[in-house]
Amino acid sequence: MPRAPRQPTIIDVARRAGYSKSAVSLVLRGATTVSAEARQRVLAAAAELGYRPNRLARGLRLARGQVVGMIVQDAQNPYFSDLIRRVEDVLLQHDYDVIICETGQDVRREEQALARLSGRAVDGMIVYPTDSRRLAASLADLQAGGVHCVLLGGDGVGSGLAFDRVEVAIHDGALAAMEHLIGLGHRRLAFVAGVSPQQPIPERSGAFQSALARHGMACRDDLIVHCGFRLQDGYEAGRELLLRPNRPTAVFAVNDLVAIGVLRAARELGLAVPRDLSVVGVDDIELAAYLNPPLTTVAQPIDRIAEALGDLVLSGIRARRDPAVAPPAPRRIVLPTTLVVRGTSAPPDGGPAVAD
Amino acid sequence: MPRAPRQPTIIDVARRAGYSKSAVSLVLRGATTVSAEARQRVLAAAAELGYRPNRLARGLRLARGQVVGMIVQDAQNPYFSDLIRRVEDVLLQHDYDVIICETGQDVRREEQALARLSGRAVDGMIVYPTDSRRLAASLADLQAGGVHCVLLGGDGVGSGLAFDRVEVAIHDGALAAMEHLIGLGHRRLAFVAGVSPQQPIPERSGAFQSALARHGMACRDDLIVHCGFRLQDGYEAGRELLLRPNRPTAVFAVNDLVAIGVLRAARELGLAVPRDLSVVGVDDIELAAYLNPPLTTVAQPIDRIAEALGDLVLSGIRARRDPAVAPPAPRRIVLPTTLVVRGTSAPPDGGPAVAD
DNA sequence: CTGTTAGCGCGTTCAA
DNA sequence: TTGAACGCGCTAACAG
Repeated sequence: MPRAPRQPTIIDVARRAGYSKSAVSLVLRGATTVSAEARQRVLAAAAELGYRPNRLARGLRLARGQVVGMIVQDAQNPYFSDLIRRVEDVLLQHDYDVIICETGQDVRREEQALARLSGRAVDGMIVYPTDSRRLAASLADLQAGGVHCVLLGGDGVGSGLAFDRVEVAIHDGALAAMEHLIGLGHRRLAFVAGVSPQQPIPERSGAFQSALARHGMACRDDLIVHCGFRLQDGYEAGRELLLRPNRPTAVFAVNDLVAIGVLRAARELGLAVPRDLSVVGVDDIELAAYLNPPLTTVAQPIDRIAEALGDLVLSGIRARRDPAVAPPAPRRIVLPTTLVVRGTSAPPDGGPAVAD
Repeated sequence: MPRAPRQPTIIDVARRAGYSKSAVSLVLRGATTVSAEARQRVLAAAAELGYRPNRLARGLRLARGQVVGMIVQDAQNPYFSDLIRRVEDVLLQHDYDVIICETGQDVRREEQALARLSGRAVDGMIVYPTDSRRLAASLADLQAGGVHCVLLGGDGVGSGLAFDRVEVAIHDGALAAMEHLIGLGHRRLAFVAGVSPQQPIPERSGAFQSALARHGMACRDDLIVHCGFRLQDGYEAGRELLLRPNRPTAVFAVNDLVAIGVLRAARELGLAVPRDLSVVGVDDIELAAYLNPPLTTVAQPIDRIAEALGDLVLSGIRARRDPAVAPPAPRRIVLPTTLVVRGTSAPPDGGPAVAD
């Protein structure tokens, strides 16, 4: 029966190298106050033993676990899973692990996730909040405790709060999408929105409404159908919407998954896209270009978002470590969206196209 | 300038409750050797202070971090992201966090991930290995060190190795898919496979080949196109395949993403599906039913897989904690697949359908 | 039976 | 270059 071979510790390395464990620690942390000889022998000993630092011990001492928490609403949405992967890439290069917390749109689960992660002494936190204002107090506590928090969201996310943030200019993109549809000649447009009137997606619904207003169209309440953010939600909302007597000729969906759900509903009801119905989504997940027909959508620059998030978190963590002078003012990075016109948008029902 | 409010520790709770920190620890761990009164007061104090145990300290002492590592090849594949989410659900209920490591199909990155996670003192590990035999030694070390490892894969994954495992009967499903296509009358079939001949997906390529053989068809090398596992890969492989002079009438794809890539290639080349080309995938990601036409595919029971993985890991961790008598023999759970016939498979080119 | 004291796990850091 | 203290929670041994 083989004895469980305990991981070698700093003490094993010290013994083997013939130095104290302090010396080993200094060498491994790259201190310049050690002799070349000591460095050599310690490094050699560590390599021979296959030494790996115990991150729990290190984290306990430093009160930081080399972990970044990431809180998102739906890790299955390809937009988020793509984003997560890219953020992980960045952080992994700096030796941070990432723990993902999925929350649905449930503020309680967000709070729980924060609490849970704080028990792990996370160094930083990236949050896509359902309602940043409601989460503000908990986040502020966390940040006061030395956890650097970064918010991600649409226009104005966390405005007025003292956190770094990455804002995506969804409003612009949504507006462009609506202008695109209206420019094609659509006059009966609907918005398939997330969740409920109580949890608005203001960038998107606001753009929908102001686009209608700008063109002198009324935004009746029934033109906004609330549902979740997932395929099934879009499907159900789409059925409801398209079975109405005076169904819309164009649908702006809160994200690509919902758009795909609407497309399925249309297909099953015998509506041809884009002839009988135009659909525009938001996100530009990789899959959008693979659909039949390929999806017109408002693209988010996922790679740049991930990069920005990584930079903000890392530099924030670094700043906390060296409290140079003052705590730096919260930074704000705004990233643009672009409308990608593909195959799900066209003039309504053979009507004349208007120059776009 | 608000002082960073240190997290309350067990000592703070002890002081407030008027007991020693040992007493607090005992109460919080549910020991029965404490008076009801002590329990009351400790619990009350903990609640008032908002005490949360420091998992680093706990982990350091117990040499276990309350973390499970999960190693997958492509966390963006909806199959995996769905699986990950469900596994996380199960483990979170038992207070384990999950750290995901994505490895592409790179064995080196798998090794690195194992090393990295072992530095976090993971309790358990779930691995979808590229090549279980090549990873066997590292995994065995880890397991000897007290980390319970569970393998996930197609038929025969990790056979001969001393790990718990969840096998999905992909071979059966793939065979059913091939019989389905052949039964429809297809005689020119191709397999769009993952990666390279050096890293086979034996359950799938084996099924492809034996189905052909059973029906007296030769499996020429050029009927197997190797590519990755992603949308883009399927798209490129599809273009290559469908531009051949004697293109196949049916394609069996290694997974749904690749199938979707092939579908796009077909569409762009002016081929109608399923009239000109039948396509079958593997996984049955949620999106499959939403495609136009909806995708025929070999469904994996993701919920049951996740449940099985969770059970195996948790019970393995528990067993390690109470080394009752013997280390339990590795367990093996085999889960079935089902062919889901949807809209991307039909008789070739108006040819007669054969009873299926 | 109830509660406390003391020491440990491992890496970091400061005084010597 | 090193010894010793420290971070926080767990637990064996022990006292009341």
